[in-house]
Amino acid sequence: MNISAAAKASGLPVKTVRYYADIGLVDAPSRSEAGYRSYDDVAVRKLVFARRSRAFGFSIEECRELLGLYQDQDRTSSEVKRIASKRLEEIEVKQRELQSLHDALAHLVTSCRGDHRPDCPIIDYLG
Amino acid sequence: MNISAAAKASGLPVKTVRYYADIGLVDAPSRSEAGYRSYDDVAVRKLVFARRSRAFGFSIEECRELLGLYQDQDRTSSEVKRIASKRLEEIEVKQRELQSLHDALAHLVTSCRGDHRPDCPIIDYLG
DNA sequence: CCTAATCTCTCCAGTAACTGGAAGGTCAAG
DNA sequence: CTTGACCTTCCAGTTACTGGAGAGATTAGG
Repeated sequence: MNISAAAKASGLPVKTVRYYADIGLVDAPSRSEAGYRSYDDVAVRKLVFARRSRAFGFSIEECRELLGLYQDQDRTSSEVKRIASKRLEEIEVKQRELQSLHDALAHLVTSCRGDHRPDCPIIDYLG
Repeated sequence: MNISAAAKASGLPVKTVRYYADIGLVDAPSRSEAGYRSYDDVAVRKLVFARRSRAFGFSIEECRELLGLYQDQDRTSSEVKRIASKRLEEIEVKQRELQSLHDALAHLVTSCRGDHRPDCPIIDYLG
């Protein structure tokens, strides 16, 4: 499988597939005689794993850790759960931050008339 | 006012104060004979404005736009409201994304036993 | 007045995770 | 044989700073 097929199969952009091998997130693929990267199903499965993990907001380093656990037959589920729980907490923190941001901005937006006149509570608040 | 006093007064790190002038977000301050940057209250107020706008998640470019409106006596409140509403929508999109992410990950985390055994629904899902 | 500590300056590099583009080699179809 | 799609490497840019080096300025204490 050439890189574009692997990209399609994994759901990642070609550039990203190359990048993930460059930084060692996944193994460097073997090469054809002409130097083309060659992917097999196992490699694609790891790319899919990386994509899904990233979609959950895990950082590259966390993906690296998760991929390590993915490939480790002896890992315990508690190791995985620890990482996922940490990420879940981060999400919850972010949600609270976003909520208060939302409320404050929504308040300003609704209190601004948004007409042709210059007086504006949004600007007043920021300044 | 030297830069550290302006930083303290505005609530921004010294590095950031310098940075904001470097990129032209705020005016370049005048200099002392020795080349030290010198800030007045007006400059500090703009720095505060920038800090608050950033805290609302406005990008530097949006801050630039907002600061322009802040300094423009003739702007209408509708111009400001348009930018703020756009940002508010972005926040709401992000909130929804985060919510579904949260729900999916929370589901996985609760369904994972987190014990010493290797079978783990989180890994199963990602792989 | 000297010295040590604290500020300040500029410039360079690094962060996270890609993304875009240039210059050039390869492959399959017609 | 040529065209077009694909592949390669390498370099640069993105966002919004942040850290640090090396050097000059200022201030407080003795």
